[in-house]
Amino acid sequence: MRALVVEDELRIAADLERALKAAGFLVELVADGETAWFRGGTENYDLIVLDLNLPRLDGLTVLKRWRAEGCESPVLILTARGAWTERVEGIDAGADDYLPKPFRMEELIARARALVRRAGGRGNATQQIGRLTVDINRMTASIDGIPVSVTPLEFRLIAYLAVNRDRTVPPTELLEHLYGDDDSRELNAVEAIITRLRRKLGAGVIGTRRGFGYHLEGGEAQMQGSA
Amino acid sequence: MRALVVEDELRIAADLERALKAAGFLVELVADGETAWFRGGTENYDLIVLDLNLPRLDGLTVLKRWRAEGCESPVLILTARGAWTERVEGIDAGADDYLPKPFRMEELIARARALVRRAGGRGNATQQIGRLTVDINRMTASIDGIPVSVTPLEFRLIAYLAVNRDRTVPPTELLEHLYGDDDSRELNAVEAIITRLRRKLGAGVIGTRRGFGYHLEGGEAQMQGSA
DNA sequence: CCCGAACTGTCAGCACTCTGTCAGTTTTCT
DNA sequence: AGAAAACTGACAGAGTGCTGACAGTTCGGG
Repeated sequence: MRALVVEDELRIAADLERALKAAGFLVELVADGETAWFRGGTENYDLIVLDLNLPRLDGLTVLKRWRAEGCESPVLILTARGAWTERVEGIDAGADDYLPKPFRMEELIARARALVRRAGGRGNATQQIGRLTVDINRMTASIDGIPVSVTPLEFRLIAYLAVNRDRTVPPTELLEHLYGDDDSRELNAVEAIITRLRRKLGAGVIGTRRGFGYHLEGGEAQMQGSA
Repeated sequence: MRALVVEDELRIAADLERALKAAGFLVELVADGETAWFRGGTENYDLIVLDLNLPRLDGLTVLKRWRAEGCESPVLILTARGAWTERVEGIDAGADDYLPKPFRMEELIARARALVRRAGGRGNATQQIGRLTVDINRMTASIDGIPVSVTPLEFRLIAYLAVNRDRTVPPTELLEHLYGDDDSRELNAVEAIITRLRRKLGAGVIGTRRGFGYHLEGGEAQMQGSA
């Protein structure tokens, strides 16, 4: 899961980064509205945490522009305490949730997860796809109920496939979601992780549609003949 | 275990701090309602002791706001003697227990411990996780029934893992619960304590999920290959 | 008041795991 | 058959976690 954090207070930004990372997100930090607009409009995030009070370009404006441009990433707004107007305006502008400052990290993480799940169309933290079970909270994967030990990167990949179980995910998209805008990696890196995952999970879990990408068998995305 | 004490009478606050520290808590003091609201809403405590009669912001209001914000820490209220209304209101507002002033420190400690245990989903003062037994009341740990002498900090760590036996706890979270908001410590401090604990408890008690965190073997969180 | 013991954080070095790349192979499609 | 796409085993650099040594602090006893 890839997250963009737009926050100019360094202290809070660092806390957010730490907590989201621990929750399994790939975090990218941005400190001003103009950069935020650019990044959110260009890149593809699973979650955006947006502080409204920003230098250079107001957070609400940024959000409105994103939505106007067709960006559909779930946005979690951070508002100053008791700023009702901000809240209402934020939701008008297309925010999916808001959290008044100060807040507790656990709550932010909980809401972040809820947003990601909702965006994926599923309400549950643990997902069953065929023989595979993925638990986003515990960051574990199991086959037929037997836990499989996966590394952090492997888990990010399998979790992403689980959230997108209803479609085939192109390897370029996986690359982007695993490494963010750090494009120093070859496409083959994804293939390597897939291979390692297959070795651990067994055959018949991750399917390939040549020319399109990967998907989970037992999800709603695989083809007739490709099983 | 991390505790927040909200009390404006200095004398009592000091007594509370001393007693709770002796009982193995990491104590943070706050003297007025507004600060209390902020801290309780932001940080994550295993226990909150709340005096109702506070400057700046009434204790009941603080409690209600915490609950509204999703704070689930167990709260122990201190009320003036015979103030029945306060008691009822407090429980309505989401308090978990109350104690009329004046009270005996022993009683407060006993109730505090009970609350922490209950919050961990278990009513028992002593917990069994695999070969390990942790006794919250007596601050002792044993392996196969044989007592192991642990230092205060070591106990805080093992107790936290015991309460969170169903998941893998990231080292950053341990750092937070061991030292509170004093972030002057390196992550390596946690690793050092883990090493010392392992030397005392023997192998196969504290497990590592590289890249994720630590957990107790025999809890409900460990993986297949990592045993 | 001084001494020693216990406790705890930091440092530095070590070992192991993780992960990206390369190169060579296999599979699939035309 | 040929080309493109995907797979996989091997390798190496980077990163993470572990541990022994050391030093500052605290606390209790003499």
